[in-house]
Amino acid sequence: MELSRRDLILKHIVEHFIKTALPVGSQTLIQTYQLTFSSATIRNEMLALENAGLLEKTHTSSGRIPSSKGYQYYVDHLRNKSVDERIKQQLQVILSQKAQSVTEIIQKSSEILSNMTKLASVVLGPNAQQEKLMSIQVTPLENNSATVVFITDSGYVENKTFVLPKNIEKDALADCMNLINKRLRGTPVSELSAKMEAIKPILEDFIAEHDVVYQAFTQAFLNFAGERLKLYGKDSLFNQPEFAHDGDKLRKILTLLESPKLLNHVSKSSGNVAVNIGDQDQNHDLSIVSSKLRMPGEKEGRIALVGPTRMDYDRALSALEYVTEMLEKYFEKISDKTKVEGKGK
Amino acid sequence: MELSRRDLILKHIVEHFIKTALPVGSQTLIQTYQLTFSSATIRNEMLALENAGLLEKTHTSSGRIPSSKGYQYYVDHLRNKSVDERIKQQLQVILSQKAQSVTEIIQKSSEILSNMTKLASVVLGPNAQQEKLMSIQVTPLENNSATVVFITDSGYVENKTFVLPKNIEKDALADCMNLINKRLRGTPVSELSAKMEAIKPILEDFIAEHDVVYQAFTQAFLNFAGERLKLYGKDSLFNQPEFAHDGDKLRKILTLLESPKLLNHVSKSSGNVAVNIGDQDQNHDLSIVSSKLRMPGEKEGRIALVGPTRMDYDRALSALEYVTEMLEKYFEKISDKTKVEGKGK
DNA sequence: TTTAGCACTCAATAAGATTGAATGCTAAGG
DNA sequence: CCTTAGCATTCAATCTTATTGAGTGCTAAA
Repeated sequence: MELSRRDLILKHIVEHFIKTALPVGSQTLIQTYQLTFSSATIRNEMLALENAGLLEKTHTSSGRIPSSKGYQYYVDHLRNKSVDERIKQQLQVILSQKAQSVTEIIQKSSEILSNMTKLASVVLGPNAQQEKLMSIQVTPLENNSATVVFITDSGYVENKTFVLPKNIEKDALADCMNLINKRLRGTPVSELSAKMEAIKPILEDFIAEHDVVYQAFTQAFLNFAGERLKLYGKDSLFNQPEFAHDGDKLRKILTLLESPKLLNHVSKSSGNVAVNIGDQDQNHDLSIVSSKLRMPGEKEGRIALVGPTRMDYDRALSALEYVTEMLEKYFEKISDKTKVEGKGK
Repeated sequence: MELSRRDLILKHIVEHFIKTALPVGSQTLIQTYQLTFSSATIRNEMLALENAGLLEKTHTSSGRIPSSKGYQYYVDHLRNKSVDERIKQQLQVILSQKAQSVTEIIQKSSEILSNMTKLASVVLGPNAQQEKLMSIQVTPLENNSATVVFITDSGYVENKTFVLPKNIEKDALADCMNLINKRLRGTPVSELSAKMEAIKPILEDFIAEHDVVYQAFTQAFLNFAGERLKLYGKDSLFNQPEFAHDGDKLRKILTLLESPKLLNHVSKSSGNVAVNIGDQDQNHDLSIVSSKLRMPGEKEGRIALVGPTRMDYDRALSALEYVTEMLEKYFEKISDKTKVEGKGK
């Protein structure tokens, strides 16, 4: 489909601004894109686009820059949807490797995304709260301490090392662990703390200093609650000219990236692919592009790319869409295998 | 002991520059510290100090700033050695908590250090290579995958989830794990890969697609090799005026902080307490203050504080010395307990 | 509807002028 | 011999002003 002249101009402006970070004027447009109509015509169109709220000026006599609405329009109607070949290749390499977990695959993909787009990449894992505890194992160590290892049904591992109470009996500890194992195995992560609380009085029968054991466990459970948010390529943002020379802004953004707020922004976005342009609280110059990712076991996560409002949406979106699509296909294949094998047994 | 006038002036200059980050002039000194001698006298002393290589000028008619040598002299002879009460309190709180591992205690202490000094704090754990493997446990998961958990004698946990080969037999896997367990338990981490290589041909007897298992293990072993370097309060550096407004420098430094080079700098320093002032490769404006830390089990680590050359050495060193001293005392207490109990049995 | 032409705006850059905190040096005084 | 008042000098930082050039909007003609 042919673009209308107005859309064409908007497209050029958005793409040029994305490249240069400088306001775009009518002259520049003609020269760089060899347009056939005159600068005055472009100015007229620009005025129209500005009235429609798609463009903005930084000052009276400056060139135009896209507004949030303008970016949105570009994303929805104008972008090219071209996937970088290198991403295809690199993803292929990752997916062909053996002996890796779902988590690892997702994280590696996320790194590729970050590298190729020069944006920060965020992986929001499925909520650990709904996973069930599969295994609790205690290993005594030297120096009178011990390590407990917890594994959930999806293979998420949490561990906690603690110094044993002074006069603990080996047998008592073993009995104690047996009890805990019986009671907690199969419990959803979200209910662990409550169950542990219930067991507490029974513990007292086994161990004099039961408190240490109780605390070691509850503290470990707390870690499950921590968001499963992984961040990659944070440093890419340094190279963005809008942040590089503004230490204050950079700091703000890095802080945001590490704060739970980011989680809200990523997780609240609905739909398969969501684009949040410059409406992050406080941060008008930050955009988040995120995509849902269906994982094996009916789990659901999100992958997101975070960068300046002036990010290459085409590149970012295309890459993100491609990667999530390929991952989902790959996961389906894995699940199929499992099923087939299950029938065969 | 009374300081000589020259030393006094140097001390004032260093401390004033640390506070303000501005070159210090003779007038300023008199006013802020109500010195009794005249500005000309100070200028004379300054000249002497400059000739001795302890002070520098940024340009012909500027005030003086300390040179690396000047800082070093300050650190060695002039600093106050005053420990912030808040650090004492906070450390007390940490040490009185129960059910925590040595690692956790060190990490929490490191966070306190970072918070209180506004510097980045680095913990270099003891070399994992010398630890012995204590336990290998395989837990089958849903979705046809499994998790292996490795625990070393110091309670360091590494884990790896992988998708199982298609037609694997449960029994075969169990036998296989038994074998591996027998062969690898007690092995120093550094020799794991070699031993695994040796076992490889035997694996083939058990499992058709032995490669997946082999790879999963060797990949997990690779993680042991990763430096046990923990970084805290990286963001503190943003607040340092010398970095805040220089995006380029900031980026360089953050990169350095995450790179293995940092490890070299921290680990190569000898002696109990080491101060490396501004001699980091490429980074003349970065200093590292580090201290050895004797841990239980004759292990040895280091804690370091990283910041601009113009850091508050008194604060940093005093805090670091205090914390490591207290930690070592605490660890000794723990070890004593263990010994006493051991005899009692 | 398009566009040439023109007056106007304004950020960015460059060039000069001013300021002020600092220095070094000299000479006088303790 | 050490200290210090006084003075000429230096130079980054700041402010001031001029210049430039890419941009706009508007009008009138094609």
